[in-house]
Amino acid sequence: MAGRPRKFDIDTAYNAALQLFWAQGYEATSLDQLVSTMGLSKSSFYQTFESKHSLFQNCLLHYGELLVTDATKGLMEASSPLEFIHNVLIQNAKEAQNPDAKKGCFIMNTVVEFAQRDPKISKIVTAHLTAMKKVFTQAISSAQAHGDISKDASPIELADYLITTIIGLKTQIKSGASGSKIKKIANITISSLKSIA
Amino acid sequence: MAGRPRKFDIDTAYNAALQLFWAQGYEATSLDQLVSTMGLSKSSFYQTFESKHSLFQNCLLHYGELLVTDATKGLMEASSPLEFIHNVLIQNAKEAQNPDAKKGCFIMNTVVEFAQRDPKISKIVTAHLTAMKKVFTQAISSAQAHGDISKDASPIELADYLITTIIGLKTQIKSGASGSKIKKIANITISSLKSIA
DNA sequence: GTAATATAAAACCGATTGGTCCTAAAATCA
DNA sequence: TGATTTTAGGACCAATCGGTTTTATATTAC
Repeated sequence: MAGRPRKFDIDTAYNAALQLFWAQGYEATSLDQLVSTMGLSKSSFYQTFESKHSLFQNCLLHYGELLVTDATKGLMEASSPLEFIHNVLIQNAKEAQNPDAKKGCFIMNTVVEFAQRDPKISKIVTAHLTAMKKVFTQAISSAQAHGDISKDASPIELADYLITTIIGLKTQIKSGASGSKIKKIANITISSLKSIA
Repeated sequence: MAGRPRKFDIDTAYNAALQLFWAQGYEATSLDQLVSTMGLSKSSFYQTFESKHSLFQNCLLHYGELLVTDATKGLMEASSPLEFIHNVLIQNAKEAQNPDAKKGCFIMNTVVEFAQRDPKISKIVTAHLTAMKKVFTQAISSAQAHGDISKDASPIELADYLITTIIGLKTQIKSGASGSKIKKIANITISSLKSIA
């Protein structure tokens, strides 16, 4: 089990790849660009990460898990379930102001690029969408119990609605929408949840 | 001005290219696939359409113009401005049921693939987004004058909100969401517009 | 019929793609 | 130190990319 230790940090390399794929997509990111940004050689790349496609899958997996973990934690730590939803929406306004963060949602970017073309990727995407919907459904149910949202509306349907607007927001950010514009849309969404029948 | 007449129909070829680009994006659509689907030879392709990139631009341009024209006509012909908004939203539910129509929004697909990488394409995209926003702002203003939406809310902000949810809906459709799910989200969006402060 | 013109098919092009392999250097363990 | 192991660099690969050119055929106007 001896041998020369690797010169690059594997987690750092993973993260660099994720950022690239996230910003540019799969096809538009070349192997040369990957290895140069990740700071390793082509041979080390293939020895460590198997292939471009496999690396992409793992990045997507890791991103999605992080997303769900963060959301779950955010829901637990927020002062109220509605406050959590508010935080998630307003967070987008901050993203819109940071040029490095205007990459949209990696999951949905991947949907646009790969939908119905790559079963493996589709499976990962669907799993993450389902997991995120669970968190938001929980958040809305709690907000209803907390008295912030009408109990007459279906939590599942409201979660779908909420996720839809978040997807729209992320895409708007990627298209260059300003932070103030995103903030206004986010606020409208919040008040719509509060005033729903 | 004599010469052998072309064997393919130029509009049909254009439309076939649009459908391909719309469904698969730019990079994922190869020249071989294009010429085979469009029903012409490579040499005819370059003689008629100049280049892949130029064809893509023209497809995007044509799609965007059609979008704006249809929306403008839809607004004029609807029994009320709110009815028009309702129609646009519900139309998505029908798209979700037709496998050939689950391609998302060509404009926003292009944003995801090309954002900040191709100035020419970005310019086209921005122009179409602006034009569509104009139509929806007009629709909301009219709906306010018509008494269907509160006059307290800004038409421009509501238009941004509405466009955001439509973008989200189209992406959800591309990700495989069912027609009934889309319909429910559309209905929530409508009632949110009606009950906004 | 002939000249002119515009077509379509296919050979061809350099560049780039993702991926493999060979070689040498570097680090560990004994 | 020497044997072993695993790295990194770069030559190398076939396939595909978008695009050009050549050649031959079909059609028109005269």
